[in-house]
Amino acid sequence: MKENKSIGEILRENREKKGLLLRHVSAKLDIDTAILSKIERSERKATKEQILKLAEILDLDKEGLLVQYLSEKILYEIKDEELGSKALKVAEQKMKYINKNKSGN
Amino acid sequence: MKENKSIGEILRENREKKGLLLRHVSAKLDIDTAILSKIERSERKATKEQILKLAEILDLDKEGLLVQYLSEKILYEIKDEELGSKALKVAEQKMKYINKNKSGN
DNA sequence: AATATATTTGACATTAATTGTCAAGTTTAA
DNA sequence: TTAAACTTGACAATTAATGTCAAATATATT
Repeated sequence: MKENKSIGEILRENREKKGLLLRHVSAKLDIDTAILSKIERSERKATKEQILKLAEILDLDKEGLLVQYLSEKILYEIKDEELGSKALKVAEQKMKYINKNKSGN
Repeated sequence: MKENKSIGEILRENREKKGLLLRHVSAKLDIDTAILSKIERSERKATKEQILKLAEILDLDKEGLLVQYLSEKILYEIKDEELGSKALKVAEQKMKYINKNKSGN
């Protein structure tokens, strides 16, 4: 079994599991089927709003799907970068620092 | 002492340490001083090319500066997101997975 | 205080990236 | 073999990023 699915794969699997056609889902999203097709094959990125709607339409956990979506957006930023891994680690450090110093003050 | 400097702060500090004016550095970058001023105050993002040039102009470590730059870009993507921290962790996991499965095959 | 120089600000122009449509092509399955 | 679902690629529209310019403000010097 595939342990690391792209958000596109998740969307397609769950759409098919529900027996929905591109046409059905894209109508609800108010976009052309072509885009949804591309999103499912990772040829295009969805917008945050589309992800949230898709979670509703396909009965998926919103938070979970959003985390997947954001993580792909992050990786997209560094996909061609030698130093991507280092940058990610530093980003996490900074994130910790930010969270530490932002409570009630 | 400040333990977590923004790239803008680093750039300004080092420019001033060298006794350079915005005008001097922005000329080398071939942009208006206004932009450099904004970059140094984190009001605008630099481009990757500008960062690399700045490292040369200010005698800073290229890799180090680039990592800082990329990490800020990453954080920028999730700055308004509740789930930012989770997304970062998931991105790191995916990154590991990618690196694992990309060696010589 | 007046002036000169450096920096900042904000309105706006240009360019580049993202998001979308459409129509024709391909695949899948009756 | 034809009908429906999906894919592809050229292009249009929209939005975001990057830049200029001129005026405003701050900082220094005389």
